Amino acid sequence: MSNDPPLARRDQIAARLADGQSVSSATLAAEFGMSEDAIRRDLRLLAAQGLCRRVYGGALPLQIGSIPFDQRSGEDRDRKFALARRGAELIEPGEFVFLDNGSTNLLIVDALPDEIELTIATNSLAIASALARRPDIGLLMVGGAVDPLVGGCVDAGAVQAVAMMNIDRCFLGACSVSTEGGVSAFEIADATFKRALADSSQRVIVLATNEKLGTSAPHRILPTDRIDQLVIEHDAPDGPASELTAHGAALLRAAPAP
Amino acid sequence: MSNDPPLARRDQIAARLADGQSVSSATLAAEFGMSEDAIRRDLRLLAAQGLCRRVYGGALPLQIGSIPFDQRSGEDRDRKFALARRGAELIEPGEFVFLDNGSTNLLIVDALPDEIELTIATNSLAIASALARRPDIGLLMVGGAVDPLVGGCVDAGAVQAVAMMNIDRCFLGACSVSTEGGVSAFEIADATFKRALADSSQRVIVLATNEKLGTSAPHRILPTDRIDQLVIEHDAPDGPASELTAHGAALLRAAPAP
DNA sequence: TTGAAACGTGAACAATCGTGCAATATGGAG
DNA sequence: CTCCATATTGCACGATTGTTCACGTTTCAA
Repeated sequence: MSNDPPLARRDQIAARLADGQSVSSATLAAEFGMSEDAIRRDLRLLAAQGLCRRVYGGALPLQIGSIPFDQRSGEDRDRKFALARRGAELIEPGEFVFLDNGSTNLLIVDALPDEIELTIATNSLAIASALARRPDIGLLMVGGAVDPLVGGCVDAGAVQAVAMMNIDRCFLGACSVSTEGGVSAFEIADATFKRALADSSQRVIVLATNEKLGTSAPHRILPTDRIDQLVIEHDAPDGPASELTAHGAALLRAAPAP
Repeated sequence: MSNDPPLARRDQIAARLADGQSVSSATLAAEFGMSEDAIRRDLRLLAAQGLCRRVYGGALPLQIGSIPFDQRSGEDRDRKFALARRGAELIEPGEFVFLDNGSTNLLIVDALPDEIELTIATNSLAIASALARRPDIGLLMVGGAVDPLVGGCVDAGAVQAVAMMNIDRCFLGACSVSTEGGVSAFEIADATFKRALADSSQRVIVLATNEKLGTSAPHRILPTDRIDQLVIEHDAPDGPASELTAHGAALLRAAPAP
């Protein structure tokens, strides 16, 4: 029982910090049965390693540099996270899931429940990086030339790679969704990739924020009736929504952000 | 109990570690009826095999969740950065460079001068993420199943992908470097990949910190004379260093950290 | 402004570490 | 069977690291 080496403490503190929790010297001292001096020295050491920020009374996790893309936008993030959570609920244990490029899809990673036992493939560097710390999830990276605008691989090699996959459920990153334009993207290579991805997938899910709804981008990927589940925000405008329903799309409203 | 051969004890300890438990030297010594010295030796051995992480008072299981890259940002970082800077100086504009997995190689990204106009390929998610922000560098991601211990792709697909590349200069991530053991790695898949990588490369560079020098890991990648440039720390011990030179390795000492 | 709590530093002390050495198995070759 | 190489162990030593305590300083809040 007392199998913990004395310095496991330091790692436990680091783990909490990495998890986003803030810690106080007094609490930790009581918890580990050490003097506050020892704890303070630990915190100072961790701070020196850049793992936390030292404050009066304890330490705060510091997470500024670790977010690669536009995840830091506050309000946007909450709205997108609501979509991501609704999308994550659709996933069933044991499935082979593909997460396409996109900031909303990136948030699905955070929305996945613990220990879900999945295999996930992606062509997005940000998504793969976020998934790499999940031991319960098998991760498959689709390689190729990295498109700097997209932040992932969408070249011919990537298309070929997804063509060989039997995907249960793919989350297609859409730039725009409308009845006339279907699901569309800004870049042609990106669109080509997404088309191949949808062709390899049993079920296609699209998470669409309000500003994507009812707009068109240059390159068409799919007609809307090829979407198996289109997840929209709780306050999505009724106009485009009912129009999409009329064209055979299965709409799903996300719960409002808490 | 005390009838067990030493190997059985090591296996038992390794099993606990693999199960996620942390162990303390004192407890284990009492439990097996051995002196702490013997236990410490076991732990040191297991740590050298990459099965656990040694801490003051015992050992911790090395978890997949604890990303090795973020955490190595302390004093280690400065020493590794000195190596990385020396390595980056070897790169010439216009080259096709491969950065293999490894925390030291990750720091090469930070050490690259601005607007250098390179094409870089990598199989490491961390390195690719770091490179994605550099508009002056063309980025090629080698895909495949992501090995959670390695943090990158080293499967058959990745081997096949590098076999098709004509690489000018590759930075091989080494777990150990010694005259008898050559360049070696902890995992067999990782070693196989690195071997294929070296075969596709004109020049092979290895950055070796002091603790890697003179040690051996289970899976051999290359003899040391296949290394074109072996970069070591400014204060690398002379024993292993001169021995390596005698075996045909081209040594290069990094400048001390400022 | 003032008091209490938290802080950093340095010294004393305890635990742990690594290494060299000698003693004791174990196992194969002659 | 003997001999030798190898592996493993316990012990002693100096070196390193962690812990606590004491003391003076800084920070926070009233």
